[in-house]
Amino acid sequence: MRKKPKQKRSRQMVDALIEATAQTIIDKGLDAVTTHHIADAAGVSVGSLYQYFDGKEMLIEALMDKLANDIASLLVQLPMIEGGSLRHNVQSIIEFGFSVLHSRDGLFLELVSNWNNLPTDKVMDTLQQSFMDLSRLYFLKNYQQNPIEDLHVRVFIIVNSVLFNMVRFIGQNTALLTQQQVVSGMTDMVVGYLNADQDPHGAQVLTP
Amino acid sequence: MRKKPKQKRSRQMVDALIEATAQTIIDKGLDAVTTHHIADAAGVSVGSLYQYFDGKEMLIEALMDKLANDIASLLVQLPMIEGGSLRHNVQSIIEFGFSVLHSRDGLFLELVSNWNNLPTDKVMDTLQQSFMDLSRLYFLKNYQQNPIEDLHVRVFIIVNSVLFNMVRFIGQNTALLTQQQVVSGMTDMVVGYLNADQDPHGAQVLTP
Amino acid sequence: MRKKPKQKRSRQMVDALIEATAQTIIDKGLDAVTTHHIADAAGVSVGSLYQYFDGKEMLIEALMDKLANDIASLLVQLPMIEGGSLRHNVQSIIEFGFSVLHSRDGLFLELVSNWNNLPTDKVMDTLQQSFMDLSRLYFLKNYQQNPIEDLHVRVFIIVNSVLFNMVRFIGQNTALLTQQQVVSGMTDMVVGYLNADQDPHGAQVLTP
Amino acid sequence: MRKKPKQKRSRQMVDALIEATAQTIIDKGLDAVTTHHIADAAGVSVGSLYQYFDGKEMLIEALMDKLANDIASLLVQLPMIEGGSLRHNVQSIIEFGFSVLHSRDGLFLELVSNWNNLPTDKVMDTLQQSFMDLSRLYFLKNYQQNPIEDLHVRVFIIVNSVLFNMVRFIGQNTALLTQQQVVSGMTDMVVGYLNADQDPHGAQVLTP
DNA sequence: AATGAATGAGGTTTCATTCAT
DNA sequence: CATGAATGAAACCTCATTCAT
Repeated sequence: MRKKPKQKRSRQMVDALIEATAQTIIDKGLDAVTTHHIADAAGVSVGSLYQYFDGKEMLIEALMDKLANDIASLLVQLPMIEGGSLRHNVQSIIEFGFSVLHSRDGLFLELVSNWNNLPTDKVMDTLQQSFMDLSRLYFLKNYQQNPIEDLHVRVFIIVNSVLFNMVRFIGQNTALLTQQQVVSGMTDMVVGYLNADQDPHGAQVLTP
Repeated sequence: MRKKPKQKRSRQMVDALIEATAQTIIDKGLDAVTTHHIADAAGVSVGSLYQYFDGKEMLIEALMDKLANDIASLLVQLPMIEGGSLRHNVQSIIEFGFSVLHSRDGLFLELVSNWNNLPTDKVMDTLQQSFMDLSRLYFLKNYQQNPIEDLHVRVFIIVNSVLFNMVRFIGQNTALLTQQQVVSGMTDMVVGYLNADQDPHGAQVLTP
Repeated sequence: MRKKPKQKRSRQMVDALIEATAQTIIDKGLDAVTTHHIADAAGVSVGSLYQYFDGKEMLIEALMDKLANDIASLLVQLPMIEGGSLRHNVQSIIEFGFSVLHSRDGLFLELVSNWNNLPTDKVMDTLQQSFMDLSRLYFLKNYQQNPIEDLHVRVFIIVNSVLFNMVRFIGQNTALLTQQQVVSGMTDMVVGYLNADQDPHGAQVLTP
Repeated sequence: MRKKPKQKRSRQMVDALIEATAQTIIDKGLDAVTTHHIADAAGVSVGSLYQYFDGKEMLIEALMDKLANDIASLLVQLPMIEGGSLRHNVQSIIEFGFSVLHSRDGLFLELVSNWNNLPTDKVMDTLQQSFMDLSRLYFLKNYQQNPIEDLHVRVFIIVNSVLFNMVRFIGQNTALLTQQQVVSGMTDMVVGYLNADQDPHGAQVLTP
């Protein structure tokens, strides 16, 4: 960001531009956003855009920052049922995830779908971090046992798995799968994995 | 494809163009691919490119087709250890997956990373189909029992999970995770899920 | 034309190419003809096309030549009613003109519409010449009087007038005018003009 | 037009572009006009061109609009001699027509020659409309009689006839005809036609 | 003779970014 | 500060023509 908005008007403009970026992404898709579209949507001139942001990239980055914060706040408020089973809680979170991806007219969906072309991994990182905290808390509360050592690995894997499956499912237009099936399947997988013994090579009753 | 290559020279050209597309994707990334780059890399003129392909999209599609076939052939040859444990086989496949993603100077990595911008889902679809076949075969051989009903859901979820985790891991340059950890974690998760009772809430009694 | 077709096969090819040119003009419009279209339509290769013609221009020129001849032969056969009134004969010719413009799926219409971009004026010239002959003959037969001196001027003016009006009328899609009205109007005009005193400044009963 | 010019500078630019279009048509002919030529001629970049016009077509259309207006204003100022004979006035108009076609280095000539490839019929329509008004006025003033019913047909025919004859004559480089002859001939024809009884077969009694 | 593969100049259009007003 | 006019590199695609086979 070129200039720190110190005045009220400036902060409004910065916000308007970020919001306009979001709207433009929703309307035209990430690939089709142009600085002109954003400026138009924000009701300002391109010149002003460049006075506050170094370019398109920076704007998207700013948007991602904001969204990351939004998500983080949402996640900490996630109604985790105290006495609920792990399965129940996991399923709630996954369903929450779907609702987030559908929210804002698909803004998150579009962003996650294009995660690779985004200037930062902020959203992903935030998600991961939030879930990490969430999980740590959960296990601490409910198991009061020695913390799972490789929790960060599990969270990494779970977050990525759930996220990509949701995106792939939504993006897919075949009727071969229902959301109910996907939610249920992922819940099974995640719960199983979270419950799995830490020692990956320990007692394996599961081998054929 | 616009024209069917009737002469030997033209078949070579078609191949050269597809190969050049691959190389350009490797060199510059999918987004930076242009018809000129491809033509240059193939050592031919743009005009020639357009004699055989309707444009960039079609070239990428052709490349994907070819790669999908390549992968399919590789997968059927996957050394599935007959007497090996499910865990062992799953781990082998995941490791094989990593090696594929690293092969061809990251071509597959780049393509899977950008799956969303690709003209076809052929590679993903092929992967899913191949794994579906593979899994069906495996369970048939090793369990000779009633087939898993929701196998297609599980395969969908597993393929997506494993794929995206690999891509994310490779694309990530933090040293917080080792490939060994990710492989191991995913193996745990996948094996657990494959063994999970079909009735999502029942007990795990699937072992032979 | 590059080569004079001495062999039967060659003459067939030349004919096929000219005919293909006509068909392509009909199908795509004069502006959209390409050598490839023509060669395709003729069922030969571009290479062959260039063996017999110096390029697109020459092909169109050849087509025009052929059409000019066709028209000329048609015109000399025009059923001029011996005892018919001038008005009747003129109207017949105009109606004949309309039918020609509509013939061959609008080939003539397309050509006359684009007369300005054509390599030769052959068709126009032929038309003019044919009508000149026709008129001369008519006046000789029916009036046996001193020939109209400025006949070539009148024919020039009449041919152009009638031709362009027909083209404009056909190209127009408003329902403001009927073909019957245009034919009738042009007949009036032409007959009046042909009958007009030769001395343009002579007895003018017509002034207001 | 894409953008409405809000600043003074941009209005100048729009004008410069339209003027450059005219100049390019004069210099290279309608077919050879390219966006780059126009931009070069206007002394601006292609980008600027596209900020105000959707492309070549729109520019030509804008030019035609402007010319149509110019012509319309010229025509209403046409010095119609009050007491003059119809013949005299017709001849004046035709001569005026020739001078217009020769004006602006042949711009009109080029445009009318290519009427078929132009994006709009505006010029032709304007011409027709203007002459329609002119004629109606003339007959009203001078004959104060029942208006000629099929006036629109006559005007259509006359405008087309005169226009095309002028274009053809100018485009022709044979010395077989003099402009004087063509003017005179067309005048005869037009006057005769305008005076012709409405009943196409009756006697000519229209004179006052 | 016939083929059709190969060429590449030339046309259209877009868009991130700058800078005079 | 804010504006939006101006830029021009860079992408896409076509088609007349040549030439090796």
